Amino acid sequence: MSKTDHLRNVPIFTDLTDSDLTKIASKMVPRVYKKGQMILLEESMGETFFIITQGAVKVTRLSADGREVILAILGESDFFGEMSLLDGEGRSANIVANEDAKVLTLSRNDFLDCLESYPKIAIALLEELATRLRKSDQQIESLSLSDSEHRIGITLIRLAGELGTIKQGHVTVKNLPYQQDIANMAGTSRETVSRTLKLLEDKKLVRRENRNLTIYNYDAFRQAFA
Amino acid sequence: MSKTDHLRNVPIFTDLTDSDLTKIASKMVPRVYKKGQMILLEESMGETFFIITQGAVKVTRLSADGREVILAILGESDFFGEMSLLDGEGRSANIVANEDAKVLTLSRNDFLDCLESYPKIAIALLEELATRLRKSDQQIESLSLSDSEHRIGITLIRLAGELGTIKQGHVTVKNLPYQQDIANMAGTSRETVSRTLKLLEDKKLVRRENRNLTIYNYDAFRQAFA
DNA sequence: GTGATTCTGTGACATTGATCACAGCTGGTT
DNA sequence: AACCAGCTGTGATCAATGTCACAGAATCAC
Repeated sequence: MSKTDHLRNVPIFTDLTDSDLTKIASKMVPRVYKKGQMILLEESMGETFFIITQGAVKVTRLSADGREVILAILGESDFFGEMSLLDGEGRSANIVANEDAKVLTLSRNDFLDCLESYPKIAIALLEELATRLRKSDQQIESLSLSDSEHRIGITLIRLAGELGTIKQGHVTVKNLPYQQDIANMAGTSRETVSRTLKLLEDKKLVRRENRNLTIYNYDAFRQAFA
Repeated sequence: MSKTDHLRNVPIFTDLTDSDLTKIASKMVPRVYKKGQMILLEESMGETFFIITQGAVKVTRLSADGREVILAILGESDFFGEMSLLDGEGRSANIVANEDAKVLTLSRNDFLDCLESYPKIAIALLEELATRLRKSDQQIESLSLSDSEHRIGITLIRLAGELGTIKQGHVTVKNLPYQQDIANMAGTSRETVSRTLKLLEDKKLVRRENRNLTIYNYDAFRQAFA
């Protein structure tokens, strides 16, 4: 697939003409990362905008004592790096390749030029940030109000939305992240995730097989936890 | 103060010329709200953009069983309502006047026109959303990792940033919100806030007098909790 | 295939902080 | 001034869940 083809799938570029896309694509530089490799380090200054063309990355924050919070897992056609380009602050999160990943990068200047030249990109980006803010707000609510079972349920919904495939009402997440990662997304401990997954299985809400998890009735599941 | 004067103080409008400001101001309609009055209801469709010219509002989410999470307290020159204008989803939060408040409102269409006509507004708005997203991420981290003392400390820092005045290294927040509101911001209970405030006072980190709270050494306090 | 590493399940225990209950304040109203 | 509503302080209790410890399973590397 060509660079231009990849860009077409990215929500913030969908409104552009082919020739504009090609122009932007020509400025983008591809890079590849191995699983586990650090892509962006917290605190460093942001100078680059990234679009994922293959694989997945996790967005994390680390506390002083080394514990990790996973803010999001991003996959194909998602983008990152825009935050510190926009407000000029240092980065607020680390990005690590969660599997082998390929990305396209755009320099700070080219990115800001894009925004100036194509107001539609700016507006599409506003939409995207609004959506992310909305998700963050939900996350804050659930961390504030819910018990661990609900938080883990909500985390499974997030994962299903990002990584799952729907088939006649039930969703399967292939290659479920490790329990430790789920714990770091849900703001709980690894052991609690282990016990809760078993509980959800006992309640016949989900099934596990190897590294895959199936939510039997996705709508009902969301109803129950969101 | 005229409408135009108010707009000049709003970050997203600072780059505009006086004549542009006046043009926008002419489309804005003022409204007033009494303390405690609901300004926007969750779930309703967003059709209006608001700028606060006087007073303060709180942005909340309510759980099914009636518990409240306070996502932010906004004051003069802050704005709200943009989220569902941008992504077309229903609102995700309630807005309540926290004190008597005056606002200027802009209709959905006029707001979107602004974005199209003045790319600078769109870019400034992107900055603002990036900043808010950053704060949300910090909030998620602190809810995930910190104990209640730290979460309350961080909440006090937020309040100091939004409502406080600095004087030779110590910050005073006049008219500290009620403990219940602090609890709803920090994701803890009212009683825990009461005990923790006393604890912080015993540690000589803060002082309380009437409804005011002083953080003795703001930098050290942030160091300790952020 | 064998060993090493990493992930997962599970019991026991300790701790945090939510909840309940109620008394004491404070500030606004008549 | 007296009252009332709503805020705050504080003890007692208890459930949820984090932490520790370790065994068993899965996966990886050679």
